[in-house]
Amino acid sequence: MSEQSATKARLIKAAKKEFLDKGYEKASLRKICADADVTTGAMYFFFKNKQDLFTSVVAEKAEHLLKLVKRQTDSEVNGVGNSEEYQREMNEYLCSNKDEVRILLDKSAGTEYENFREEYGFAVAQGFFAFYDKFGGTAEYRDIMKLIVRMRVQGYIEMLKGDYDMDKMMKFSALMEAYGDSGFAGMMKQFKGITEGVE
Amino acid sequence: MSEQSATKARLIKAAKKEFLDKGYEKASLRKICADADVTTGAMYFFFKNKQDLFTSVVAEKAEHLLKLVKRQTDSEVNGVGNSEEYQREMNEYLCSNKDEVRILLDKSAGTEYENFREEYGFAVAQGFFAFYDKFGGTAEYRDIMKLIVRMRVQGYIEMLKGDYDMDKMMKFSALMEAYGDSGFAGMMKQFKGITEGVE
Amino acid sequence: MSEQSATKARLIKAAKKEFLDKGYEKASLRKICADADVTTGAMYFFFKNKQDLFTSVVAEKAEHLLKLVKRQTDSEVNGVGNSEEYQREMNEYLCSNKDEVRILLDKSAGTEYENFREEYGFAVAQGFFAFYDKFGGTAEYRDIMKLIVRMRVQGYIEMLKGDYDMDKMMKFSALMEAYGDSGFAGMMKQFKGITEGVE
Amino acid sequence: MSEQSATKARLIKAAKKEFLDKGYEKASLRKICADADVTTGAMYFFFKNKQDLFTSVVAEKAEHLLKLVKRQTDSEVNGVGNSEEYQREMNEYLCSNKDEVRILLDKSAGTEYENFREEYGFAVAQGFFAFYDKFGGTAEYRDIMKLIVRMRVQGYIEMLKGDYDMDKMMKFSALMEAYGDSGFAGMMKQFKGITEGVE
DNA sequence: TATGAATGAGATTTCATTCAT
DNA sequence: TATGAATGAAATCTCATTCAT
Repeated sequence: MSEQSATKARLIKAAKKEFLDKGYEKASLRKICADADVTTGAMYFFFKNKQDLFTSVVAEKAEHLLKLVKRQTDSEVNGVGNSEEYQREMNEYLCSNKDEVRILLDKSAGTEYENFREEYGFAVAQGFFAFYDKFGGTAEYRDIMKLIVRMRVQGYIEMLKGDYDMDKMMKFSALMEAYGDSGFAGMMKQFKGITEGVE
Repeated sequence: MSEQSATKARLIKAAKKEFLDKGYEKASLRKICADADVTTGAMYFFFKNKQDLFTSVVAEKAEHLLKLVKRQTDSEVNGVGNSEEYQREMNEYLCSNKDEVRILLDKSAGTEYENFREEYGFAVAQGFFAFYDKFGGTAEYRDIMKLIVRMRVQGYIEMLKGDYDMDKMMKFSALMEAYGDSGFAGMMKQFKGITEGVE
Repeated sequence: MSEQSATKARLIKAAKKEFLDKGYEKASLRKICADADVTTGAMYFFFKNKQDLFTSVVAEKAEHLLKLVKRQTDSEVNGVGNSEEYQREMNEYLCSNKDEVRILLDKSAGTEYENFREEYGFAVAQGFFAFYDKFGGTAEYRDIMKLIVRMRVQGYIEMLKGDYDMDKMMKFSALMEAYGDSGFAGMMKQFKGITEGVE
Repeated sequence: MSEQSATKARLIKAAKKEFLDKGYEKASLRKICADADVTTGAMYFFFKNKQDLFTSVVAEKAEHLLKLVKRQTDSEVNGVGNSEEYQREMNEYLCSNKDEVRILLDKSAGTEYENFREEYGFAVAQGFFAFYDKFGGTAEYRDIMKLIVRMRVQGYIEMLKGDYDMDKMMKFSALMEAYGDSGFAGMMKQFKGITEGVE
C-alpha cells in the first residue's frame, strides 16, 4: 500500500518467508538479508531491529484482519449487513494473505504480536458468545469457552497450512462452522446437565 | 521411577522447566545447568547431548501415553474393556504429567518427538474414524478429518495449559467429547449435502 | 594477489603460521584470531568456517602447483618445452611459497586437500612411470612404485622444511633426481632378478 | 612381557588402535576407555596421564627397535655378526609390531617420542654414512644426507602402512636397499661434480 | 541509501584430569 | 582396583546489533 523502495520490498518478502519457515525467534536476520541480497547495514536503515521488521511484515494485515472480524461479529450480533457476504470477504482475505496470517497466528512467539492469536480468537468468539452468555457467569463456562475458541482458531490455522484454494476454503470454513455450531449445542446440553444437575 | 543421582534429577527438573518455557530449540543448556547448579561438563556426563536430555525428560511419558491412547481406542472400536474407565485413567495420567505432555505436544519441534503430536492425534482419531470411514475415500474427507483431529489435539493442549485439577479435567474432557461428537455429526450432515448434492 | 583488507590479510598470515605449526585439525581459531588481533566474530565475517580459512590460505598455490607439475610432466613425457627450465620455475615457485606448500603436503589432514600429497605425488610420478610401465602389470610393481613415489614426495617436503635458498634448492633437487634415477635403475635390476628369476 | 591385569591390557590394546587411527594429540582418552570398557577413573589408576599411556604402548618396542638397529649398524660398520641375518630379524620385528612402529614413526607428534623418527633415521644412517664421511665435512653434505635418510625412513613407514606379510616385506626392503644404494652412489657422483667443480 | 567491518555474548560440545569413596 | 561424578577450560560457530564512511 505504502510506497516502498525495491530493497525494502525484497527484505519484507525474504523476511516473510523466513518467519514463516522458522518462527520469529529462530529466524535469522543474516539469512533474510542474504536472501534479499541486501547488506545487514542496509537492513538497519529500513528497520529499527528484528521486531520492527516483523511488524512491517504483518502490521497492516493484522489490523485489517481484526477489522474484518469485528465487522462480521457486529453483523452476527446486531444483524447489521450481510453476514454471509462478510464471511466470504474474510475468507478471501485469509486466502490472499495466507502467509502473513499464519505468521500472526502461529509464528509470532517472542514478538509484540504474540497475543494476536488470543485477540483474534476472542473477536471471533464474540458473535458466538452472544447467544450463550446466560451461562457466562461461571468461571467454568469461561474456561470451557476459551478452550473451544482456541480449538477453532487452531482450525483456521490448519486450514491456512493446507494451502487450499478459495473454493476449498469456503467449503471447509462452512464445515467448520457446522462443526462448531452443532458441537457447541451438543456440549451445552451436557454442560447444563452437569452444572444444573439436570439431565 | 529409575534411581537417579540428585544431580541428574536436578538437571531433569531444570530442563523440564526450560523446555516448557522456551521449546526445545530455544532452550539454553547453559541456563539449565545454571538453574540446576551443575557445570556443563557434568551435564555431559549424564546426557549425551541436548537431544538426549530432552529424551530423558519425556521418553517414558511418551511411551506410556501412546499405550493408554491405543488401549482406549481399542476399547472404543472393539468394545473391549471399560472405555469410560480408560478415559479416566488417561485423564489421570495427563493430569499428573502435564508438563511433559505439553512439552511433547507443543514444545518438541526440532527433536525426534516432533511428530508426536501428529502420532498422538492419529491414535486418538482411530476410534473416531471407525464410524465414519464410509466417507473415507475422498481426499476432501481426509483433509477435513485431519483438520478436526488437529483441533481436538489442540483442545487437549489447551486443557493441559489450563492447569486444572482432576475433577475439572474429567468434566472438560467429557464436554470436549460431547462437542466433538455432536460437531462431527452436524458437520457430516452438511458434508453429505455438499459432496452428494443432497440436502 | 587479489586486494584484501588489512584485517583479512592479518588473519591469513596468522592462519598460515598456525596451520604450519599445528596442522589443520589441531590449529586453534581462537589463537589465529588473537594473533591477528581480530575478534572471532570478525573472522567469521571474512571466512565461512575453519575449512574456508584454510582454503583461502592454500587454494591458489595448490592450483598453480599442480599446473606446474603437469606442465613439467608433459614436457618430460612428450619432449615439449624445456624441461630443465620448467624444473627451475617449479623450484622457484616452491621456494617462494614454502609455507603453503608444506601445509598442503604435510598439514592438511582433515581438509578437502588431504589427498593433495597423493595427487601431487601421482602427478610427479607420471613422467617417471612413462619409461617403466613395461613392469606395470604386476601388483607388486605398483606397490613398490607407490612406495618410491611417496619417498620422493617426502624428499620435497624435507627440502621445504630445510628453508634453503633458491641455489641450494636447485642443487638439492638435482641431487634428488640423480638419487631417484640411479636408485630406480638399480632397483629395477634387482626387481627383474626377483620377479623373473633371472640374475 | 611384564604381567598385566586384563584391564590394563585392554586399555593398551584400545589405546594402540586409537593412537594409530588419530595420532597422539587427536586421540581421545574417553574413546579409549569406552572401547576398553573401563572407566576413566580406572584408567588413571594404571596410567599417570595420556603421555604415560602412550609410553606404555610403545616404550618396549622403541627400545628394542633401537637396539636392533644399532646391532645391525655395528655389524655393517665393523663387520661383526651376520648383517643379512640381522636385517631379517629386524624385518621380522617390524612385521610383528607394525602398529607400534607406525605409531612411533608417524603418530607420536606431541609426545616424548616425537623425535623417535629422527633418532631411528640417524641410527639407520650410521652404517650408511661410514663409507661416505669423506664428504662429511660440508654443511651441504650433512643437509643432503638428512634428506636422504628421512626419505628412507618414510619408505619404511610406507612399507608398514602397506600391511604386507613377511615375504613381501623382505622383498621390498631388499628393493629399497638396492634403490638406496644405487641412488646414493649415483647422487654422490653428481655431488662430487657439483662440489669439486669436477665432471 | 547503502556498504563493509566489527563487536561481544551466546550457543553446543569435547577435553584431560581429579577426587572422594 | 575401580567407580561415578565433577571440573573448567577450550573448541567451533552464530547471533542481533552498531558504526564509520
